[in-house]
Amino acid sequence: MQHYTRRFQDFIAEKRMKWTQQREAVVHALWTTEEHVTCEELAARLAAQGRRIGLATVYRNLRLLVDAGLAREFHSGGASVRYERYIEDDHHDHLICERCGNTVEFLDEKLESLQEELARRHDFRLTGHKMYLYGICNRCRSSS
Amino acid sequence: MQHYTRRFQDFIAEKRMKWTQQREAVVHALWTTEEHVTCEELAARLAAQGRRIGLATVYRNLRLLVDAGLAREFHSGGASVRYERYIEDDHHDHLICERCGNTVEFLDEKLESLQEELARRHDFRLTGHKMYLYGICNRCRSSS
DNA sequence: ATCATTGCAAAGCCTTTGCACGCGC
DNA sequence: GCGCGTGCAAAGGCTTTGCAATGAT
Repeated sequence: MQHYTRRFQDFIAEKRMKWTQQREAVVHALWTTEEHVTCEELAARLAAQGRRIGLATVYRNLRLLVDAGLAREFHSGGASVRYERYIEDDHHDHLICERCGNTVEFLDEKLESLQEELARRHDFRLTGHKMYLYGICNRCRSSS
Repeated sequence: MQHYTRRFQDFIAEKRMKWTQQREAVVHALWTTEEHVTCEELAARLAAQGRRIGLATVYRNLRLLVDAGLAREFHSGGASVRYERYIEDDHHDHLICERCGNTVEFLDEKLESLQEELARRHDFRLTGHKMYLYGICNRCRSSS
């Protein structure tokens, strides 16, 4: 069994929900797709494979996949939301206070996806990145 | 006259469009608002000031303001798009090819706004940032 | 057997569009 | 006066929801 199927099953089990053929089909369809797809496109792809699944079900399960950390959403300004399979990693970026030097590490999936979009726009295949945000933290602002 | 009004007027004139009371009201309302607003919120704000302006007109003019470089859009996942006044600057980020060292400088308003959002989330007042994306450029990919 | 999930269709929301009227040029 | 811009209402498109039937445990 594919690792993504297993992870989705675990997530479903943990939430005391039920594992269905549709859920298996949706996670498989998303994870065997390279591009960012809309719900409708994914449903069409499934239909083409003979897996006719209601659009509402696709919507519902893509949302679940996002919750499970197996998909990510893009609201890029187009008409509909797009989804992509997502592999979590432990990468993080930095937010540094210029006054006290305190550093916050954070991970933001919107940032990650935007970076990928930017690289794609310039025809680069992304291999890594570094980002540092500089500012004044809350505590330093109130004590001045 | 406020600089934003002037810039919007210039933009409108350049496009050979017409300057209207509504356009003036919308640019003023957006530029005297700190938060990110939806079209509906902005229309409500205008109505509260006695400037009753059709929702469609607000939509149309906010889009114009984005084109004019005086506003920016946020598709942050919520129900509706939010707008914020925007001051362009010449800041840019970097995309670097790990193989040939070629560097592309770019500026992306979605990235800028996301960075602001991240800083806000951690209660920082943003003063600056550095971002470097690393990847393999198109030319290096095809010549290997 | 029980209760979550599905599928369909209907409803909901945000946004855009069509069109008559009015205003800027 | 001409034509663009506005306002209203209607249409449009994506997403969610209600509900009866189905399927999983």
